[in-house]
Amino acid sequence: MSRVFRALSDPTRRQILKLLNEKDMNAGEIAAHFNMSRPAITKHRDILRNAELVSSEKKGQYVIYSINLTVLQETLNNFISFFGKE
Amino acid sequence: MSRVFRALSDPTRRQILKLLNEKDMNAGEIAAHFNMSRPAITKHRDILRNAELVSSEKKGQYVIYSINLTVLQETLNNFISFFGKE
DNA sequence: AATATATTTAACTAATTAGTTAAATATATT
DNA sequence: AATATATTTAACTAATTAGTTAAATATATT
Repeated sequence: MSRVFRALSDPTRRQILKLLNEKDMNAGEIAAHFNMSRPAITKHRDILRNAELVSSEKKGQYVIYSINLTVLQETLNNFISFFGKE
Repeated sequence: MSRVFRALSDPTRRQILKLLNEKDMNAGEIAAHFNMSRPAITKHRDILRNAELVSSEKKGQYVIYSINLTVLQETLNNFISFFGKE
């Protein structure tokens, strides 16, 4: 749970999730949306992958990333059920 | 939003919220639940207060802390509405 | 086989975090 | 007024983060 919230605490990472929520993308497509270097984006993606919020699949030269909405949903549900009907 | 998720990314801080969800507490009562030094707890509380997840009121010698469920709810709602009906 | 393209890894830096102990501040009690 | 109690602030340390550029790796194309 800490890792998920940690991953969500950065605007770049939330934006990556937003992009992947629209469609799967390869690393280059994701990076094209930001002003940061590719390695920086790689690291952000690693943090998201570590939190299991995204998954990746190698396709030839490319690596395609997808959002994992299930983990997001479960984490938020678990957290929220701490607090009454909140 | 970053500050809220950042605040939620630490188990000690989530535990503090859980405690405050049951009842308001002063600094000492909160600290008594942890193995950490009081100043460490003070800092965690500051991070929660900075994210506006808790508020404080001085009462004589004591400082009483309360959870701010509204901010929590609004942040999660805003975030979730990024993603379809998720 | 050589070269080009896509991506990640390595090495580094500056800033932030999460904890510690000791000192300071504010109120309450004697 | 002196002392005790509650809490925070200060100064410090070790670990982590968020970025950089340069090098390495893997696949595709000529």
